[in-house]
Amino acid sequence: MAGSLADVARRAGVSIATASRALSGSSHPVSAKVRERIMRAAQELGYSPSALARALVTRRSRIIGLILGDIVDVYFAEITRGVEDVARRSGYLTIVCDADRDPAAELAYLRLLGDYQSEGVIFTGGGALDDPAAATLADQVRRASEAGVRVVSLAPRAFGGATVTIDNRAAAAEITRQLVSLGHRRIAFVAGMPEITTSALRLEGFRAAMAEAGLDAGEVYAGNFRFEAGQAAADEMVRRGLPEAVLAANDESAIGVVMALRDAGVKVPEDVSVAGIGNTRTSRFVDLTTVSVELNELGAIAARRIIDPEGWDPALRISVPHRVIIRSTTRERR
Amino acid sequence: MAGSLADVARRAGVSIATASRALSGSSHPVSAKVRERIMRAAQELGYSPSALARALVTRRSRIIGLILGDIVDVYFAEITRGVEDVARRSGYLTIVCDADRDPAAELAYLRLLGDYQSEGVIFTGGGALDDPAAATLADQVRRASEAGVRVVSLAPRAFGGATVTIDNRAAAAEITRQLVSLGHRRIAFVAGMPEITTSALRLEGFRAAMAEAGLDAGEVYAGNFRFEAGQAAADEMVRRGLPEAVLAANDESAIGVVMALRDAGVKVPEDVSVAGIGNTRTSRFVDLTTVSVELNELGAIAARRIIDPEGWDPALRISVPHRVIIRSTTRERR
DNA sequence: TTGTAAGCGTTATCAT
DNA sequence: ATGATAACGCTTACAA
Repeated sequence: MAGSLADVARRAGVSIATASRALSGSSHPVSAKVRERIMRAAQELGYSPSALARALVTRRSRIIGLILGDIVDVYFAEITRGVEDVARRSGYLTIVCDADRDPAAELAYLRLLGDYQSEGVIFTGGGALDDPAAATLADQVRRASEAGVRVVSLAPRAFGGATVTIDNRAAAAEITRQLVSLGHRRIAFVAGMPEITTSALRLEGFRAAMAEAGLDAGEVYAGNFRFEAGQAAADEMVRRGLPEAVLAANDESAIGVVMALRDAGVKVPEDVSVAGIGNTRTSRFVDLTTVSVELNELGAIAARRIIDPEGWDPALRISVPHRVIIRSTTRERR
Repeated sequence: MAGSLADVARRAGVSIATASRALSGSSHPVSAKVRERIMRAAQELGYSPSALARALVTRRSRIIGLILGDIVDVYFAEITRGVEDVARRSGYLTIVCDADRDPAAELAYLRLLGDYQSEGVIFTGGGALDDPAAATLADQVRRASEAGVRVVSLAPRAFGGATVTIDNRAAAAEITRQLVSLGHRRIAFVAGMPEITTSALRLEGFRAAMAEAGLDAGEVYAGNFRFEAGQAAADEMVRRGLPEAVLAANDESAIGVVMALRDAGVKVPEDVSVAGIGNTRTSRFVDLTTVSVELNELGAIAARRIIDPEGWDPALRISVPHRVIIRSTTRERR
C-alpha cells in the first residue's frame, strides 16, 4: 500500500532483487548487514508487499473460496469458522460465497474464484442431483481441478473432487436407534429438501434403522432444513395425532418442531421426544438431543488440505466421526 | 485459468491490445467483425481474464473486506449476508475475517486486506475504547483511508471513517419504555462487554429511559453478548429474587435468560417479561420481543458505498432506523 | 552475495 | 480501428 519494493530497494541502496529476497523469506542468501538495511528501510516506509503482484508471479494467491448455502444458517457459519481459523494462521484469506444452494450461482462463483486464482474451493452443501446446471458445474469443477485448484466438498456431490464428510446415513440411523431404544415406536421424520444429497442420506438412515427395528418408517413430513418447516410439520402432527418421537433432518427444523409443539401445549419431552442432527450452536440453546457433526473440524480439515498441498489427492475421501448427544428433548416412552 | 489474453489474441489473429479492448468492455472502439472473432476465440478457449492481473493494473480489486467478531454469531452473519448480496450483483467478492473483537487481530486483517488492495473494509463490531492496540489500529485505518481504501464501520468506533449504524442508545431506551409501559417497575439489564461501544450505548439508553420513568436502573448484570451470559444472569436472578422484566443487551443473551428462567420453572412472560435487541433470526425461533436492527441493510448500505464510490465521503454518517418488535416473551405486569 | 532482466496477465498510452 | 509497448509490483533464473 505504502510504496513498492522499488522504493524500499532505493532507500536501502540495493537492487530490487535483493530487497525481494530479504523481505520474502527467500532461500537465496542475503548478507546480514544488507538484510538489516533493507528491513529498516521497509519499516520506515511502512512497506507491505502487494499480495496481488506476488500471487500473479508465484501462482499462489493465498485465497480459499468457500461456496455455501447461506451464511446465516449456523451450519454453514460453523464450517466457515473452521476454515477461517486455519486460514488465518497461515496468512490465508477466506472468500465467502452465498449460493443459496443454486447450482447456477455456484457455477458463477466457481468461475469468479478461478479468476482470482483461488488455491482451493470448498463446497459446503449437498448438491441437487438432477439440476440442469449440475452437468456444467461438474464440468467446470473438473476443469478447475485440472488447472490446479484444490476442490473439496463437505457433503456428497455429483462431481469429482476430494470429500470430507460425516456418514450422514449412519448418523441418522444411530440417532433413530437411540429413539427406538427409549421405547418409541411411532417415530416421525421431518425431511430436508429431497433433492439434496445430505437430506436423502439422512432419510435413508432413518428408514434403515426403523426397518431394522421392525417399525414403520412411513410418517415422513416434507421439509427444507428451515425452522419454519419444522413448525409446519409439528402443526400438522398436532392435527393428525402426535407421534411418540420426532427426528428432524437437521437441528434448525428440529427446533421448529420443539417450539411449535410447545406453543400447541404439547410437552417436550414428556409427551413427545424430539431430536435433530448437527449439534449446531443453536441446538445448545434449546438443549436439543442431536448428533454432533464437527462442522468446525470439517472446515478445518478442508482448509488444511488446501493450504498444505503435500500429497494432495483429488479423489481423497475423509470421513469425520459423529456421535449421538443426548440432551433434554428426548426421554423414555411413558 | 484456461489460457491468457495472448492465446486469445493469437487465435483471433489480432494484437493483445485489441483483444483486451474487446473483452474488457473498454470504450475504445473495436470493429464489429474483429470483436466477433475475438469473442469466439475466447469462447472456444474457455478464456476467463485474470482478476489478479487486472486488479494490479487498474488498482480495482473488486474485493471487499469484512472484519467481524464471530461469523457464528447471527448478528455478524446477517450483516455478512447483506454485504455479500450486493457484492455478488456487482461481481465483487467478500473476504470474511473473524477477529473475535480483538483489536490486534483486526489490525492484522486490515493490513492483509490492504495487501490485496481491498477496495473497502467494513468493521462490523463495536470496538474496545481503551485497548492498547486501538491507537495503532486508528493509525492504520487513517493510512488505509489515505491510500484510497473506503473504510466503513457498522458500529461506533474510535477511529475515523464512514459510519452506518443504528442509534443504539435510542433503541435501548425505546424497548425499555415499552417494558415500562407494560407496568413493569423492577427491570433488570443484562449487559454486553462493557468496553465495547455498542454495549455501552445500550446500557446508557436503558439508564436514560429508566431515569425518565423515575425508576431505579441499578439492577445490571454483567454479560458479554453470549447465550451463556444470559443463562448465568438468569440463574443469579432466581437466587436473588426475580425482577418483573429483563432487558438484555442483545438477542442471544436474552434467549439465554429465557431458557434459563424456564429451566428454573419460571414462566416467561407470565412471571417475568424478557426482551432483547437485534431481531436476529434466532430471536424469531423463541418469539422474543426485541428491537429490529436491519443488519442486512446495514451491510448492504456499506457494500454499496464501497462498490460505487461516487461522492465517497470518509466522514459519512448514516443512521438506519430501528423499531420495537413486540412478540410473546413480554406482557403486562399482573 | 549481489545485480540484471525476463516474465506473470492485464490495461493504458501513444503511435499508426 | 489496430498495434507496439510501457507500466502494475513482484519473483526468479541467470550472470557477475
